[in-house]
Amino acid sequence: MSDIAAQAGVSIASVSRALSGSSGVSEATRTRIRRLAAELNYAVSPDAARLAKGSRGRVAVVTADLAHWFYASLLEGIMTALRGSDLDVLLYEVKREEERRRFFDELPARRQVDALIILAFPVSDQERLQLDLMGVTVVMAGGTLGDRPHVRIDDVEAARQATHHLILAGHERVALINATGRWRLPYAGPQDRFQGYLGALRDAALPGEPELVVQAEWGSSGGADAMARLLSLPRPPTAVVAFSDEMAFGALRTLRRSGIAVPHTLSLVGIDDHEMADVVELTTVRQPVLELGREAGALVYRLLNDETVEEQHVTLPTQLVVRGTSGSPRTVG
Amino acid sequence: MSDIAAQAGVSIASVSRALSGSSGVSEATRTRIRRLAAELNYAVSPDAARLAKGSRGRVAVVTADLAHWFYASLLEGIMTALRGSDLDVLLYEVKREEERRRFFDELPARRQVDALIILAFPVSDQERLQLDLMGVTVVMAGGTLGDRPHVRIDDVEAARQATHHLILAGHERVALINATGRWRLPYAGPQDRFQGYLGALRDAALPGEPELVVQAEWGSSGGADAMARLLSLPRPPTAVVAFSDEMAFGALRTLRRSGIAVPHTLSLVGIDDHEMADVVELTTVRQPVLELGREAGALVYRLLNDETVEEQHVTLPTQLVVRGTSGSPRTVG
DNA sequence: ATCTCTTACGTAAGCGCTTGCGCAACCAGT
DNA sequence: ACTGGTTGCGCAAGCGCTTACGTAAGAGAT
Repeated sequence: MSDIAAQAGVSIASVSRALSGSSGVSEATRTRIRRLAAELNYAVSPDAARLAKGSRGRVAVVTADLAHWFYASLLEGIMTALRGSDLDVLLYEVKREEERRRFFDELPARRQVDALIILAFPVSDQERLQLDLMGVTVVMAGGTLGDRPHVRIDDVEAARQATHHLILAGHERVALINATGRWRLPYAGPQDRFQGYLGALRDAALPGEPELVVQAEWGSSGGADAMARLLSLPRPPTAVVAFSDEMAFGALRTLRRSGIAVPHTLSLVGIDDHEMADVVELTTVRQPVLELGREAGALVYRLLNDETVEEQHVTLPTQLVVRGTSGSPRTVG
Repeated sequence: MSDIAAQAGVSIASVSRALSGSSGVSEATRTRIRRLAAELNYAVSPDAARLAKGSRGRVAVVTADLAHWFYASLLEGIMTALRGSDLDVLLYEVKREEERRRFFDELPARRQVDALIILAFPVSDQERLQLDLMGVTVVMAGGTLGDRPHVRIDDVEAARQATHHLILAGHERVALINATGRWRLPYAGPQDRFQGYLGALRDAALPGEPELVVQAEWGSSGGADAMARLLSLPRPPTAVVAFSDEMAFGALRTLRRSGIAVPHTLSLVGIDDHEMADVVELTTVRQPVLELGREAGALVYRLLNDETVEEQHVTLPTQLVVRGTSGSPRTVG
C-alpha cells in the first residue's frame, strides 16, 4: 500500500480511503489510485484490514456432514448466495458429538468470524449459551434454533403431504419409516414428520397402527432394514412413506430383491427430491434445499449489513412430486 | 493478551511465547500462563497473529461444484484430513468459466491463504502462471496440474478395468458413453477414459467401432440420452461402460423405460462407486474419492509444514466392484 | 476583503499479535 | 574467583492496514 501511495504521490491514508470506498478523497485521486492499484496488481490485505477495523467479512458454515446430498446442496445454496458478496466462507465439520462440543468450546478462538451458519444439527442449551456469549450472528439452515434466525421447511406438513397422497390414492395401511437421530440430542425432524404422518391419518379418520411405524438409522441401508421389517409383518402395509429419499432408496432395494412390484403391490413415497429420485422414479415430497441454502446465505448477508430484516424466520414450501413409485392399492381379488 | 500478561505478572511477549509454544519461557511460566488463558477463556486472535507473522494456517479449497457426490466427497475427505490440524479451510466455488477467470485474477486479494486445493477442474496456462506468481502451495485433487503436487486415480486404468470386465464376460460389442467436458479447456478425464477403453479392446484384439462411442453431457440425463442413441443403432451393443456412475444411472433409466433386461440383454458398468451404485446394484469401478480428498488434505499439510514430502504425486488404485448390472451376453438363439 | 463552511488530504495512533535483540541471572568449567 | 555459555524474560519495532483529528485551501456569503 505504501508503494501505491508513493507512486501516486499521496499518503497511505488516501490510498486506503480510495480503495475502501470511504469518503474523504476526490473522485480524481480515487480513480487515479484505483487505476494504479489495478496496474500494480495490488489488493489490500484482508488480515490487516480486519485487524484494524475489528473483523468483518467472514462467515463460518458448520456442518455435521458434507458428503451427503442434503448438506452438500445446502452448502451449495449458501455459496451461491454469498458469491459476489465480500464475504468469505470458512468451513467447519463436526462429525461426532464430542467434536461438536469442542467446536463450541473453541468458538472464542474462532473469533475471526462475524456470523455462523449451522447446517441442520441440534444444539444443546449450553451451546446456545456459548453462542450468546460470543455475540456472533447465527443462522440455522434446515431446522430451528430457539428464536434465532432460521431457514427451513415445515416438516409436519411435508410428511402430511406424503401421507395424504397415499391415502388419497386409496391406501388404508400406510406405514412410516422414520429416522432415528444420529445425535443424542432430540432433533425436531423425525418427530415433526411423525406428527405430520399421524395428522394425515387422523384427518382421514384412519387408525394409527403402531406396528406400521418403524425406526431405522438414517441412510439407505437403514431404509432397507426398515422395509424388510415391514414386509415381515403379518399384515404388511400397502404403502409406506419414508423419512427421506435416501431411506426410500434403501427400501426400494429391499422391495426389488423381494420381488415386490412397485407400485402395484406396494407404494412408496419419500421426502426430499434427491437428485436420484428422478432417476429411480421415486414419488416424493420436494424440499427446496438449494433455495434453503440460498435464503440462509442471503439472510446472514442482510443481518451482517444490518439491512432491516423484516422476517428472520423463513419457511419454504414443500411440494408433492408424483413419479412412478406410488399408485392405488391393488384391489385384492 | 495484555490482560493475561498483567494477571500473570509477565510481559505480553512471554504470553505470546507461552501460548504459541515457542521456546524462551520456562515450563513453569508456560503452564501458569496457559492455565490462566484457559480460565479467562482467552485465545489469540488469528488475524493479528497472521498479520504479525505473515500469514499461516489457512488453505483455500476451490471447486466448480459442490452439490455433487464427487466434489462433496473430495471436500469431505479434505476436511477429515485437516480437522484437528490448525489449518482453517476457506471455501470458494467457481461455477462458470468466467468466474474461474475472475477468481484467478483476484487471487492476490485472497492472499490470505497459504495453500490452494483445486478440486478437479482444468486450469489454463495463463492461470497456471498466475499461481506461480502468487507463490502459494497448490495441490490438485482429482486430476493433474503440470508437475505440481496432485492426488488422483489413473483414469486410463479405470476405464480399462471396466471394459476388460465386460470383455472377459464374453462381450464383443462394448460401447462407451463418454462425457463431454463442461469446460472449454480440455480436461484429461474423458480422454484418458477413452484411451483406457480403447486399450482394453486392443488387448482383446477387438475392433474399435466408432459408432459405439457416444458423447453426452456429464450427468444422468446425459447418460440417458446417450443410451437412447446406442439403442437406436442398427446393431446395438451388448454391453456399455459409462464415463461415470451418474451417467450410468441415467442409462439405466433409459433401459428400464425401454424394457430392456439388465444384465440379461445388456450389461452396464460405471466408474465411481457412487453412494447410490450399491442401491441400484450397479457394477462399477470404484474410485476412492474420500481417500483422494484425505490424501490431498494430508499433502498440503505436509507441504505447509515443510515436512519432507517424498512423493508429491499420488495415484490411488481403482477397483472393480461387480454387482448386478453386468453379466455374460445372452447367447442369441 | 473578511469570515465561515466544506472538502481533500496528511499525521499518527492504534488494532493484537510475533520476534530479534539485549540484559540479568545462573550454571559449569578451570 | 573468573570466564564463557545457557536460559528466562522484557523491550520495542514492526506486520499492513483504518480512522479520529488536524490543517490548508477553496467556495460561498456578507
